[in-house]
Amino acid sequence: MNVINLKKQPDVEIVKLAPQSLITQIYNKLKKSLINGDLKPGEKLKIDTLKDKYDTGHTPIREALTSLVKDGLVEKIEQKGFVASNVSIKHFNEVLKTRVWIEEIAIKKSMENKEGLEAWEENLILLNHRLNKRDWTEKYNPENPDSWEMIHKKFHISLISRSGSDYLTKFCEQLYDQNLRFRFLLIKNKKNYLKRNVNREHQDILDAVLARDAIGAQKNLVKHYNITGKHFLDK
Amino acid sequence: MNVINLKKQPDVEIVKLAPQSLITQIYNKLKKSLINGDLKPGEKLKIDTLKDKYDTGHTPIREALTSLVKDGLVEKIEQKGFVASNVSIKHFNEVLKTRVWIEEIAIKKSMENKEGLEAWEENLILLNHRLNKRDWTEKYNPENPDSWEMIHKKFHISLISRSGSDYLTKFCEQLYDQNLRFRFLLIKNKKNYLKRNVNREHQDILDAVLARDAIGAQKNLVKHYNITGKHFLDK
DNA sequence: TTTCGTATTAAAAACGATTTTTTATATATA
DNA sequence: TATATATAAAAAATCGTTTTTAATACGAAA
Repeated sequence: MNVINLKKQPDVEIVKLAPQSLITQIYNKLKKSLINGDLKPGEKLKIDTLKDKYDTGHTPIREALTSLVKDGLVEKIEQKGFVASNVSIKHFNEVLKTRVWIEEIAIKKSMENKEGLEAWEENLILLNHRLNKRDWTEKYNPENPDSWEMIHKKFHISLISRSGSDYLTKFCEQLYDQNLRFRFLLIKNKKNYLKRNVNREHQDILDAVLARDAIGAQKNLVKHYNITGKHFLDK
Repeated sequence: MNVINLKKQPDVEIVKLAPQSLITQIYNKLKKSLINGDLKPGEKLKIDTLKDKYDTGHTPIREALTSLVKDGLVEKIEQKGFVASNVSIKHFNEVLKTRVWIEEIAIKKSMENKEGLEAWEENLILLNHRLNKRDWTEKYNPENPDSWEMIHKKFHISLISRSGSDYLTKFCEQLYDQNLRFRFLLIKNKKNYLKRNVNREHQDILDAVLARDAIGAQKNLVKHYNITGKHFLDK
């Protein structure tokens, strides 16, 4: 009997949203601005300026910047302050090859992991479906978990998240964000880029996953990443 | 003619040592204490207590802790403060397998990278020689770059640092430190552990590297890591 | 004209006392 | 027993100030 359980359900589901510290809020805002280019690569990030801009004290600013340094989005120069990390094709290529090396392993291990395999597959089907339904050219807005970019991230992180190593997953997430930034800042020929058939690419990865074909999944995932890479070459 | 250059050389080489901010100093001190166990896993890291202990304000303490969170040595619980990360065999195994996956690639790529290959090999020979000459049971002291533990770290990081991805190298470094902490905190039967022939293990890795045998180098590196792993099993 | 030292300025780094907010606890009430 | 409520403790953050460091400008000497 689940009468008791039903009784306990409140009329409106009260989601106790985790209280976010100012630090976290500002971390997220700065991260967004760094990724979408509102804060330009190489730009000086003065504590005082940011303090005024976000209307806080120096504590949250300094701490958010410190976190972002470890994410590789900000550089700290001892006694000289913080600067938005520079971007270059060279850096992009480094991220690209690192992702290929690591995610090849991670997707393989994720598929070999039998625990909750079916639920994982089903979730990937759902995420892919949602991606197909959305416009992938929409504006980047990390606050909206239902946006294309956020579902895209979920899809890719989910693909590699069952390796059995949370360290690896976190590292992939960092590289994902780096790559996203490069995508926004370095791709000049947007028109050409948008001709790309991303839905097909995702479908190919998913199909191989569902066929339990690890080699195929690796191949299609790498192909997906390399297609992005090609768009960094042309002006 | 290099007379001019010679003239410019001062009698005593003045090494302009990078002025370290208090943040960096305290970061290093806290890191050391977390790795060697002076700060126990699970221990509450109160800002006020640490402030008094290190005789500073809250700024350097909070920032150092924020960095250590990203290193995985400290956990931050929103609105509840900082705690020294917990350790467990499970965590160790996660780090172990992650290192194996990643360093297998990294050492292979390092060996394939022809640029400065010979200088790299020579440096590894030197580092290995120094390791042989030192007592590997000596106390952990990261302030001394000439100590066994520090040379050991240099040897291992050097082995994998030529992959062409600084992101990868940094990740390996983080995992190295995690592993070091586990080694200090989780290995109970030290007597048994010390019977291990580390010098032989390093020599085997080095020999394969010098023979330009990538497969052998991978095999011996993994073997080295797995031997450490075995010592986490017995009480 | 170049080089070097010095003064000035600006910003980073850090302090410390204080306020606000949140969590943990202890106590009392239904 | 469960649920409020009051209290205490600590985290989070503010803000004005001080110390330290780096960047710049300027002028004197080689």
